[in-house]
Amino acid sequence: MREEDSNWFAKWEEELPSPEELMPLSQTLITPDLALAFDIRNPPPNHNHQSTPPRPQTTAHSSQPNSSAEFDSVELVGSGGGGDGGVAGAGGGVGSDEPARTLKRPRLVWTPQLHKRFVDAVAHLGIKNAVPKTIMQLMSVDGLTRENVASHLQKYRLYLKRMQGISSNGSGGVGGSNVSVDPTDHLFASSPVPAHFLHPGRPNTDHFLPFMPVATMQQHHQMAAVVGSGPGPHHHQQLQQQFRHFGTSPPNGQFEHSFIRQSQQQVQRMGAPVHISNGSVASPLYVEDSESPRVGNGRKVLTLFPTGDD
DNA sequence: GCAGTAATAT
DNA sequence: CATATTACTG
Repeated sequence: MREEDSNWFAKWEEELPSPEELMPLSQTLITPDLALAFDIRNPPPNHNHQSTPPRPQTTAHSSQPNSSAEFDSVELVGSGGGGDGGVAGAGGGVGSDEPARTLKRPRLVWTPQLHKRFVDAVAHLGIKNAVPKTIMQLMSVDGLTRENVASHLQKYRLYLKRMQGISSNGSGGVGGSNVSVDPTDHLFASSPVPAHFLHPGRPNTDHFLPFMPVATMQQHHQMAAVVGSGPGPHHHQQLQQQFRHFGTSPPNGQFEHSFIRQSQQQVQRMGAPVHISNGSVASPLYVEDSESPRVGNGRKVLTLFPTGDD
């Protein structure tokens, strides 16, 4: 009888989760081979010319506090259509690359995993604090820019609004005899919606949610894959990776280990009680979109998310 | 400057 | 088609 459970999110709303305090969003390390394959190229002994800033981060003045070690790296494949897989053979051979000044960031591919992190961040931030910048910081996905999140957030909000209109319809409308499931929901449909995201000032109409276990998330390494567009056969692949040291001495010398979140069973219940009245297929599971984001037009998409666990 | 949205571009 | 980008507004 603790209303706290019900209002746990209320606390979030009132309390501002300091980015510094944010717990290390779980993310395991990338397998060494993977990391090596991608780009853990030891920088050449040559002096790094400052003329070519390795991190043209859009949000430059984003002083990232020592927020744990984050290895989340968005994999940005150069816009060359990724002639090769990029995964293979990198081994440092590609090392010598001079980032052109006019390098644009390739498209970011929102994988279900990445999106899940996004949703989790939003859920934990609360609707009020769920602003692009905060979300981006909470996600701590390296390479993610505010624009990325903003753009996605825009779409996500539209999706939520659409969802609120229909509550008896699960996203996994695989039955076929379903009314309007926008094909654009595919991405969003693969991630469990925390069950709120509705209007905060709205009285609970019919919310039956046993519990919201979405308190902690455990995920493996996150990588956002970016695909290049264009029939360009071979192009430089730009792999951007950034890792932070977590063992750096804290500014105050005061560093305490946060509570290590245990791998709590993530029993996620579908927010929408899929009520199948007909004898149709009632599979409340999320659509397993194992299909790679294929694009029909000679566009190569590299979707590498070995994170099978969701 | 940042956030929200719609329209548009790639 | 999924994102990115832009223009406009608050």
